[in-house]
Amino acid sequence: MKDFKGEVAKKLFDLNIGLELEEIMLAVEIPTDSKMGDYAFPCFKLAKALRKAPPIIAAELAEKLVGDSLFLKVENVNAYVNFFIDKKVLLQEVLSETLSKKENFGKSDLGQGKKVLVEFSSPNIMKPFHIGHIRTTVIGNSVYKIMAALGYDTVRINHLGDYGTQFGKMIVAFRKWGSREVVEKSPIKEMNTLYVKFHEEVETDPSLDDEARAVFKALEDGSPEEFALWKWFRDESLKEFERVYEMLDIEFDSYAGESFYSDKMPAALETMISKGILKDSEGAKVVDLEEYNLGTALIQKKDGSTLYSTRDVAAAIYRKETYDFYKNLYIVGSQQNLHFAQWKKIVELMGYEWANDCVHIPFGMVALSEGTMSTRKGRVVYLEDVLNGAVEKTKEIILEKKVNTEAIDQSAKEIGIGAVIFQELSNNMIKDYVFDWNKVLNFEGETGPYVQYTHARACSVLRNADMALTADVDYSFLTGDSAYELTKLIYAYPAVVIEAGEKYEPSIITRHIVDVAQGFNRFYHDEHILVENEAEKKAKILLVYAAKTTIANGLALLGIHAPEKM
RNA sequence: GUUUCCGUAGCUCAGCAGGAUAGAGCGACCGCCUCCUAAGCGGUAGGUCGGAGGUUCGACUCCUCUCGGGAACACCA
Repeated sequence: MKDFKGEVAKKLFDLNIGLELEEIMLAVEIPTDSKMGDYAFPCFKLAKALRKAPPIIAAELAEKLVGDSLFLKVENVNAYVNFFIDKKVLLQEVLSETLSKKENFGKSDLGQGKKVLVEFSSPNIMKPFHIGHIRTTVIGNSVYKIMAALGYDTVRINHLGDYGTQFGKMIVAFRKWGSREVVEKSPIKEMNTLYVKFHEEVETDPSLDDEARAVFKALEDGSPEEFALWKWFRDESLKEFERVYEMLDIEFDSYAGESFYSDKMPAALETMISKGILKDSEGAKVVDLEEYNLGTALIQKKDGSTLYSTRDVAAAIYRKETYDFYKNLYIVGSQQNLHFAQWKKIVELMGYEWANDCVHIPFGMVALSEGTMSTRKGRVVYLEDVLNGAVEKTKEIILEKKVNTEAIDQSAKEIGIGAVIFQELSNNMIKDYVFDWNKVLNFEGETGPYVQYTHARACSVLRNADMALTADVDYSFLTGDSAYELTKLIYAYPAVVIEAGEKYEPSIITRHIVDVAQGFNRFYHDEHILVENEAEKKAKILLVYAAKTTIANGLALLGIHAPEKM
């Protein structure tokens, strides 16, 4: 597809205005008001060198470019040169491209031959999946899809929280108060109950904590009884998580969690020692990072057992050796900013120059209106309940509207769960937010169902058109405002995917497909599509197809289905 | 206390590596289904972009300070 901005920049560059092509590229912008043109070039920066007032420069440049075949019109307004691309050229470029690329429209091969690891979801396997876990899970899945669309080789890693002192606690609690039957019946619920019980009991009996630490040490040292129990807890929990992942349609390539790295830590510790960064402190081993303003990182406890920082270091090394990654991404909450900063610095101090290819992608917290979520205090909203709630609500709406009721279960699932995912991926991920049922169950406006509805609407038009698609149409039928604006939004889509990939920010795509949906609905409202005139109809359904395809492709990158009917 | 993130309309948020009169959605009010799906479309009301300085031809955007809120800060993950 033609790079119109690039072409504009090149034309300006050829006029020898004293700026490098790159500088011009950065300066060329899209006017706030489309009545000002498709692209604009502000001339303020040229004033000094040319010793002329910016508006005069703009006028002169505009005059030189008038008549160029790429443009319908070039004019100056104050200090700006405004470019109006020949609408038919742009329409043809964009619409023929979408028709030939189809589901590949927006994909590229930027990342060809490069491997990107995406670590996400990574639940603690004894704790229920609550609404707080949805972020890493859904964002991670989308980041993975975006990277894959950009041509990178991807590996999805679920770094399960399946190790640590907590398992010592779990084993102690299970031996004291638990039973196999209850755990098997409802694993996570029971484990959580036992875990909570442990914390209650430890209030009156602090020795339980020491006991738990000792048990974890035994586990880490390879004691068979502890290992068997631990393995069993892990297997039972995983079964439950699989259920949620299936609802969300999410898969992983690796479930190598913390435990996987237990035997890889001694080597990492050795390297730290040989680099002289590991120090003794109060009986424990630490890396002093004060000079980098990162405090002190605890690497090994005084009883010799390890912490998750240690495991993360060992994991990074293992991943570099195994995958030789180009980027190693961690979709983990912003609460862990310090931990990741320390960890990265340690990897760097260990002499690994690839430390900079490890990127922590933080996101904000989810809270409830009553306060931060706390499983122990019963202040928690389970993810499964949210998903089921959204599906139920969708069913009610479908029954109320009496549309497409034959496939109600499938539709309700796609729309309800899509609504939850979409909501999650709507905002900049760094922002904290408060979970609100009303918001999740609102299906109007900038929501997943709105975008899906628009897609279904477009599909319906195409069905009713009953006409083969071709790019060989008379584009002059599509020069109306709403048709042209919609086309420009479609044109921007591939660049939006690239930007989302560079910034690891799925919401950029979410926002854009909302814009495309709005653009389509406006066009749908302003113009009658299935008109008598065959030539006009042929052109219009091509645009409908392009909009539909863009929306579907965008939704796919978010991990959301695009129903053909709803 | 230190570090860090956030602070834009009543509410939830966009705002492209500073640029032309700050944009959506929800909520409120008013319109639009004899016409391709009204989960839709249009209109009205609503903002000194937390505050103060600074850099710049130009600042919501960059810098400094400040106020408010969240988070992290050694034997948990």
